[in-house]
Amino acid sequence: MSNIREVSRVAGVSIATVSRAISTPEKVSEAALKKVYAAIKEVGYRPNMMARNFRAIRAYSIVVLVPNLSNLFFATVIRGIEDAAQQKGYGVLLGDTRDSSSREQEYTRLVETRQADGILQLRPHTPGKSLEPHNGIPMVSACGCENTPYPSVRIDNAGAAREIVDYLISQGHRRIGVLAGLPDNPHSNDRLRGYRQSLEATGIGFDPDLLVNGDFTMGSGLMAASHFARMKERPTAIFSMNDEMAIGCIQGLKSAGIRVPEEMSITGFDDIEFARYSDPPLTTIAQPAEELGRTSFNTLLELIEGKELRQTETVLPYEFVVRRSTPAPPR
Amino acid sequence: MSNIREVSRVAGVSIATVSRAISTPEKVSEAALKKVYAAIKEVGYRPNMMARNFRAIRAYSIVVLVPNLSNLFFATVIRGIEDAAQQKGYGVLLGDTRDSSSREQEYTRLVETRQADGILQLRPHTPGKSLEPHNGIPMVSACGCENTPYPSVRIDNAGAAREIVDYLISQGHRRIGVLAGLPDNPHSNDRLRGYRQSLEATGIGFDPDLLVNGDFTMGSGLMAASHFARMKERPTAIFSMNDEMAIGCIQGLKSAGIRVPEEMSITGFDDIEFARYSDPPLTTIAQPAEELGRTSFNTLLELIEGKELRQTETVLPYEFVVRRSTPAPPR
DNA sequence: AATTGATTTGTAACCGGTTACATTTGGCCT
DNA sequence: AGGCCAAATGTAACCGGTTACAAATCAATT
Repeated sequence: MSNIREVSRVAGVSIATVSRAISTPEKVSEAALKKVYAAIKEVGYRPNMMARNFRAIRAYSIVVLVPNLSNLFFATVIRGIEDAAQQKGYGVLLGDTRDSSSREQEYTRLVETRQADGILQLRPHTPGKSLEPHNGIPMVSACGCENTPYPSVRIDNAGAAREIVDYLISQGHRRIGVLAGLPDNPHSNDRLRGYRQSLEATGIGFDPDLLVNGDFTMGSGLMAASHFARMKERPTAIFSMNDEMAIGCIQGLKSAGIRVPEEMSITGFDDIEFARYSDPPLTTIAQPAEELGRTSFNTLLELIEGKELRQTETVLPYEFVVRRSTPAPPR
Repeated sequence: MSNIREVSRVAGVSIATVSRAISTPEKVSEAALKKVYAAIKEVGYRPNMMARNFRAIRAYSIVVLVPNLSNLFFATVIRGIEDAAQQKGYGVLLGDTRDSSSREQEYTRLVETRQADGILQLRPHTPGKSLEPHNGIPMVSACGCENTPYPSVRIDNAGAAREIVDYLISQGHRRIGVLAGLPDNPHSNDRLRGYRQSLEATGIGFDPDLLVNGDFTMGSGLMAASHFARMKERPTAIFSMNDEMAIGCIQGLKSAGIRVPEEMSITGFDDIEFARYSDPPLTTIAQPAEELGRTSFNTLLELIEGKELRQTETVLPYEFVVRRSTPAPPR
């Protein structure tokens, strides 16, 4: 394997000149540059980045902690992260934690041992349960929630939920079920707050019987459907806290003989691609997933480079998308 | 930041002893071990892996080239890769190429510059167009096709396609459309061969009018649907080469007023999670996605470690899953 | 007590770059 | 020609580990 010394030997200059020819060519004479470039070509030299990074005390890579890579929303956020990272010359190390905090711990070690410069956390922050940045490890929450104790990028989850429920009410719905995440999930809590705000503002009020907890998977949506289907006083609409659960729920409702959306409206959250292709296509909240990824990477980069953050919380705009899953209630 | 020299100073031993205490404790006396461990704790020492890897001339990470991370099948393969990699102490660097070969080239540089030890390629190999391993760069195809000129892990795509079409024929279908990938896509070609083999073996024969090319996205499935819907002599079943296109196609057919599956059977390929939740749920081929990922990582690791490969091509079993999208044709 | 071999420990070179500092080269002016 | 300053170049230290080799220590044996 060729190294800088071999290049210097072939070119007949010192290693310092070779190094400068590569990183600061303006400090090297024309003649030397020519010799160096020719030698690089001749020996097929490729600089050893491990050596360079080691010297620079910078790994030029970050870790992204994702609870589940098969979740399309997360996958899309990661695309954004990756896009921004590549532009800045950073690598993205994947940390699929499978919702295990011991795995999260494992990946944190990559930063402590200098294999990565910072962490992007895709799991929203749960006080007391989640990893917090320690020892000055740069860390940013990429699709965060309210009250995250470190820099985060997010949308206004409560506001989006309110907008959805407001819309359902404006369509004439009065009994609106909610398919939430697990009770300690922060996204779930933020969105639940929006749901309650909307109901309370219009005087309908919150009815705990209409709340079902899932876990953001299609399977849990399916289970929730049978609960809703069996209720004596069934809702006419369901606000699901993500698209996957909504899709699972639709299937469950249909197989219970309930027509969707005629007898039951349903909304999602995230606007994954499948939301457009479900039957019926979902009314949902389009999160700027790639943008969340890009912005959070850039925020992390500022942290890594030791800059002062202008703001510790960035709230990006979402979009409310109306499709065919939310007509007026029957009769 | 504490380093090994500081630990050695605090422990009152040499740096060599500290290094040995960490990597080969059996070569160090009890007394020294105790002193070293105490010192490590005292100064909060974490070894600098960049330095270690640099010395070892091993990055302990690999790059995975994925055409599109938002493709659920790929995402699942990557989960398998990541799982196996973590067990072996390797990091996984993400290379979302967005189907651009210049980006692929970019990521290959990571290996040439020693930031990674090898490449896992998720895009199947197209002769003349695809990256081939050069300069002895370790590379494995993780969900390969036939005739890949470097080690690959795959399923029997042609056989799986044959099995699907055989099943449709056994259900009584005679006109079976095929929703393929782009003409130069190797998966598409392998599966098309199976489709033709099945039709020819049963004497039905191949009818080019029944072939529509898509690009494995739901959008292209939607477009294909309008083509099938407008045909004067419409097929009674469609073999789609992945689940996404099938799901898009179903939506297109329905909105053209064709009942699915009563008037039109449809099958998918891959068995992504959504296949179970589409309406109707898809008959499809379950690829062992995570296993493809794990096996290909382990193969790559052997290559990296310079072992002789026992086999250059590994074919894993698939599973044929019958769901409700493929009843007998009408009448 | 001296000899021997095994075990433990320390010194220093090395991996491949970057860069501070010293030295050489070169152009320009008097 | 000599002096001066800027530009170009070279030498060597450094980043933080690992490890070959030499040296020191120790236990066992004569």
